[in-house]
Amino acid sequence: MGHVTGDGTVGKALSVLDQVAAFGRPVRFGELLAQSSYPKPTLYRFVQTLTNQHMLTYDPEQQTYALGIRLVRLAHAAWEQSTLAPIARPHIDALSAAVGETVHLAQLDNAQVLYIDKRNAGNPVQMYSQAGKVGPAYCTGVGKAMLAFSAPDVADRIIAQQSFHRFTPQTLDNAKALRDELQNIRINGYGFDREEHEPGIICIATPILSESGRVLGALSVTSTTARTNLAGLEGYVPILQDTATDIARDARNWSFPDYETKETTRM
Amino acid sequence: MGHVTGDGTVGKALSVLDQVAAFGRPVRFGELLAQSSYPKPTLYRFVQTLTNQHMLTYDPEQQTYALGIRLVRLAHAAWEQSTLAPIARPHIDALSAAVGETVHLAQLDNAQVLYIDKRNAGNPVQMYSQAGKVGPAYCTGVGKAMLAFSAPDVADRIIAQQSFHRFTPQTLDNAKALRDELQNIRINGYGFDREEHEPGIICIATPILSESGRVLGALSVTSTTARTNLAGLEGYVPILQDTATDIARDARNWSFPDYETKETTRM
DNA sequence: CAGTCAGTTTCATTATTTGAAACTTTGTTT
DNA sequence: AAACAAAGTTTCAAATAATGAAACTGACTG
Repeated sequence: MGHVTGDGTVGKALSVLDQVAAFGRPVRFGELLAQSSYPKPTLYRFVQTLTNQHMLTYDPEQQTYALGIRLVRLAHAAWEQSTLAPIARPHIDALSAAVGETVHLAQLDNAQVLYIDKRNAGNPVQMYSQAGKVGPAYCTGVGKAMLAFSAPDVADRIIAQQSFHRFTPQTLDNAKALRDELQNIRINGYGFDREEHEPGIICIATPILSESGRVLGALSVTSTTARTNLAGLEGYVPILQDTATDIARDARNWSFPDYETKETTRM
Repeated sequence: MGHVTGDGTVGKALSVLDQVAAFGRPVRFGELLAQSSYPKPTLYRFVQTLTNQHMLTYDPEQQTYALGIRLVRLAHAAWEQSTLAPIARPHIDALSAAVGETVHLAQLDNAQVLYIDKRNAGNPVQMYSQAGKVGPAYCTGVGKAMLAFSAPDVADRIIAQQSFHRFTPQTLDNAKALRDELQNIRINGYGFDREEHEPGIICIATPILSESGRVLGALSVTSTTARTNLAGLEGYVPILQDTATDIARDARNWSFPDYETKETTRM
């Protein structure tokens, strides 16, 4: 089920949030109960507590619970504090303008790809809609790019958690095929999505690596087979890699340079 | 401090998230401890648990904690499930295109205004950056519009919680002034922000009301004194109100019409 | 190398969570 | 309208988990 549901009461309560999120719509208490491993009063109290805490909202009319508005507020802070998004923003703007295609910025979350930002060249506005979305690691350009440059033990763990659902005939549907692909990506420094997730959708992706070689995230340019092909996308490699390098540099020169100065005041 | 920190362990742990969010940057354990009302080992275990749960992330290099990536994922679901944003999106697109100014969609969160979506007519992309942000209720157009049409007891409670900081000379800096203003807004059906929050920034706002008159949110068109004036903004009232009505209608025709059909399967 | 400080672990005490059962409320059927 | 059923809520003793004073570790400092 992904998370470590073993951190006492807090962990259990938080797992209810995932449960509600999984429904994708407001849910009744009974629906949660039917799926839950907790007894009725326990689940009931969790839901109450979370509602008090504005992590869930209750609609008295429909008698349903949905994820609460406090999450939106916290996530805004999370997005600014601990993702590459604020740093990457100007670079992605420039990249998107230069290539005239959809650009994605992603990070790894557990064993999944989490999209952090997006620029849609065609129709300008549309963003929150995508930021926050998750996707599979084994059949997206960004996912494979990040996996390829992850530490072997991390990569192994993540690969072991993939479901290898065959979305299209091109999907790499087993660990062996994926590992071979990752080897290629390591050699080239970039990877493709060859309609592996959705028919007609192709992309090229590069990892964003710190100076020490740690994977910070990944960047991709997406297009359709109607508009271009893999060779066409390959032309974007230089600008993609430059953008990735720029983002990594900014991420480094950040990390609070005046930290020492400020905190040395030793209360 | 806003939240009801009294829901046992879960409530206490969640309050740590707000604490981290308030810093607005990665924090060290000691910094949290200095501000915390919890003893060292207690806070330590909260932070550990939250990190295990991916509600916080730990940077071993800097030895800092920041809000975790799981929040971004959950918030995406929250935003789609329990805000007006997905319903309002097409209407806001149209409104923004029609008026050529910045449009905000907001809801009340506790006693604050929470911006749920934004369309920036000038520079097209920029959104997640704003969605999730909070602002004061007593000196924003959307805040006053929502307050004016809230139930008296709710409004009283919210007004009591306002800080009435005087951002500009125009800021309504006491409850009496605010109540008079709300009365006007109730009569007109819309309200202004007369540079009350930021000099040079003006806006016009209308509430989004359900058929039964409940406040669902608010909508505003923002501009600058350099480009227009209050009379100019007033010209947007019809389209603003039409948009608000349209959103309310869609919000109603939604609420899962096939709920009965689907759930009546009576396990 | 003693001293200080930030972070971590221990463990007996204490308070909270837990869940079976009983109860209330709401809506449905006869 | 009474009887019934389903969904949601409360109770309370037992079981468990949270608590925090104190002691410990390790890293940096002078």
